[in-house]
Amino acid sequence: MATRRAVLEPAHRSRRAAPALSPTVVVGLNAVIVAVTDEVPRVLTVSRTDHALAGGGPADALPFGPLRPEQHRTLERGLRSWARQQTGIGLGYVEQLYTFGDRFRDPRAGQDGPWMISVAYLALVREQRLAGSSEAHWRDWYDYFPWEDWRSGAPTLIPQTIAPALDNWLAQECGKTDLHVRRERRDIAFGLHRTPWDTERTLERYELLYEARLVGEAAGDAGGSALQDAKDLGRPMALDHRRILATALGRLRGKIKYRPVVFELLPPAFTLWRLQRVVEALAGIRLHKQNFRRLVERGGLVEGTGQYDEETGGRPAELFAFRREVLRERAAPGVRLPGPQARA
Amino acid sequence: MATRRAVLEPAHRSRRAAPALSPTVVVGLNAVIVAVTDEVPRVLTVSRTDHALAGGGPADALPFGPLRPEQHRTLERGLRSWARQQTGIGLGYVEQLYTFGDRFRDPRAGQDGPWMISVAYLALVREQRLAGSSEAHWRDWYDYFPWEDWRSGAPTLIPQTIAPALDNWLAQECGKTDLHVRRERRDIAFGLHRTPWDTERTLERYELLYEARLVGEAAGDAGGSALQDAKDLGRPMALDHRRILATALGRLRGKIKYRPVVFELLPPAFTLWRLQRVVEALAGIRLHKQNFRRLVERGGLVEGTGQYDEETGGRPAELFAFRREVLRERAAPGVRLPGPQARA
DNA sequence: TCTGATATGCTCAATATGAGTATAAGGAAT
DNA sequence: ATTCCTTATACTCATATTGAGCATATCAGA
Repeated sequence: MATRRAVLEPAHRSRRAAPALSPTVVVGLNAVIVAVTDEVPRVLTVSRTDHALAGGGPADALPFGPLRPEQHRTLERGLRSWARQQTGIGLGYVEQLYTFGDRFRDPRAGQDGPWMISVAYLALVREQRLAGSSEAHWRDWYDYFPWEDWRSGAPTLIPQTIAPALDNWLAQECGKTDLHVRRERRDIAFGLHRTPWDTERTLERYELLYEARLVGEAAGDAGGSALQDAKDLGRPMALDHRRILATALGRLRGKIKYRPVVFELLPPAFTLWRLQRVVEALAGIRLHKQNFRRLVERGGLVEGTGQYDEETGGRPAELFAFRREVLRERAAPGVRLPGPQARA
Repeated sequence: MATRRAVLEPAHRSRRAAPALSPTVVVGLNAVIVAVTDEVPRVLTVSRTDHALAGGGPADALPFGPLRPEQHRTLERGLRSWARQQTGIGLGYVEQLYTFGDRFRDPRAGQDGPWMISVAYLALVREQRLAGSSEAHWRDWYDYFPWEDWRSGAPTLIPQTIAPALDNWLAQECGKTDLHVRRERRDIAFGLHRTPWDTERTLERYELLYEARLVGEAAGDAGGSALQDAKDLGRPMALDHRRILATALGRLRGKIKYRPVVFELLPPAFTLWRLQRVVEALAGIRLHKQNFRRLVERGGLVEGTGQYDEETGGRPAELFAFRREVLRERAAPGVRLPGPQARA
């Protein structure tokens, strides 16, 4: 389970007295809106000035909206409503992700500003043009987490940069009693020392890098980056949005294995190869093509439509569609990821 | 994904004007604290007067506490703090469950009271005496969800009461275009019409019963119970707490399959049979004994301690312990439930 | 020592998985 | 038309994993 940490000052007293049951708390909603085009998984971001971030310039942020209980009967409806207004996108599949409570406080509000809670949602859409505010962009998910993409083999970033930096960090912490625990945590998270790579541990990895101050967001906390060459890992985001994004990635990677959510990202008819590329893009690994086909076809997840895609360059590929009946037949229908393909 | 519904009056305007970003929202924390003794999974409840419930008497409720951001740096710390004060129990494993936002408003606050959001957590503990407030009780989980316990075969409640009542409900809704969708939803949820029983769909089942007004909590919504004999299904709880409980049960049932969380409910050393009984109690099904042993032993989840429990009545059983190294070796270590045992 | 428990070991068929090899059906170059 | 390149799809086979039993071990008590 996610271990949460305090990110700002410890004590924080003497505020306007609040009634016993209602401390001064502001609740907001964040959305991680995901689409996949071709080989790349994308997330929708907006620009936002973040005074906490080193440099203070505008940073990528997740779409954010206030909770308006007087207007929307449920959190999810509220989310759908402002998401449509802000981005012009109608959300399809939506699921609640996590509620983040120990947030960076909003710097605009100052140290005494209200405590911020945000309920984050994960939404899956088929990619579409962006209407509405032009502040919004689709960005490659792996810009933020370059170490998560294993589709062309293990990223050199891990042995070359991350592993030594984490070693360094551990060395500095020497003497602490929990050194052994941390070392194990590091190995498990990053698949070091003959531990297998677990695609779902995205949050653990990000939090570890944060603690070791290897990502830009951690700079404000205690001194600058811990990396020698001052080049932080991955593209930073505003506030704790990258943590939210890491949570979303891990959740999605887990979910495709036992619920047929991939199809939310695809058109109604698709080739098996396209389906596979989407799964690979999300999971960040390559799969064995023939076995993947066997898996989804014999698993009853898809059915042929009899139509063919002529654009493949070789033999035309049959177009398949999601087979809804599978929901009745199998308890946990999803793309149970077989082991990754050796190398690309 | 959970489909949330509005439970109270639709429109709700003209409140004291709130600043743009901070509507009047109260945030609370709920805890589902679970333990398993012998064959029964238990949840910690407190008594609470619920004016919304038919009869208006005291009802079971989940432990509840306010969010005190000025005191606790994270939501989870706040939770642990008041849980210890209220129940005398120190929580071990804690994980965030879900944030419920379209709640019954607190009846004491009246219709114009503040909007209520509650962040629910799941906590696993080894059973212990209750200190502190004597309002707290350990209750059998299946008192609230009798249809979820399949350990002695399919509950007769389902074919005898639930299925006909749901049929009834569907019949009344006839003409609606989504009749087919609802029928499918019912079949999938309750394993009707040769659909397999999915232990994890606890929330779907509860919500379906709620919509069909077969549980006590739904009575306030629109007329009385829909059951002829006026006997609602399962023991009711205050507000939407039973919905939270259903969420917790489903989550826990899912989680034991791929994370070694069962061990949080057991002492450090245990017999395999005891481990199996705990898993069965949570999953609500019986398992094949020899295969279960093979699963956990060869899966590297446990290791023998060399000590034996002489209290078994027959041949003494070896005491086993959780094997932490499995976290390194396998990506998703858990008790992957094999198919259920035919019948008890 | 026999019986009734329970624990633990072992077998075996059925199925699923990992990793290939083989064949089919297009387009483009010759 | 033939050859070659490309991608799709079909089939094979050794190796795990699973579902279901039967068999044996080790205790308590009659």
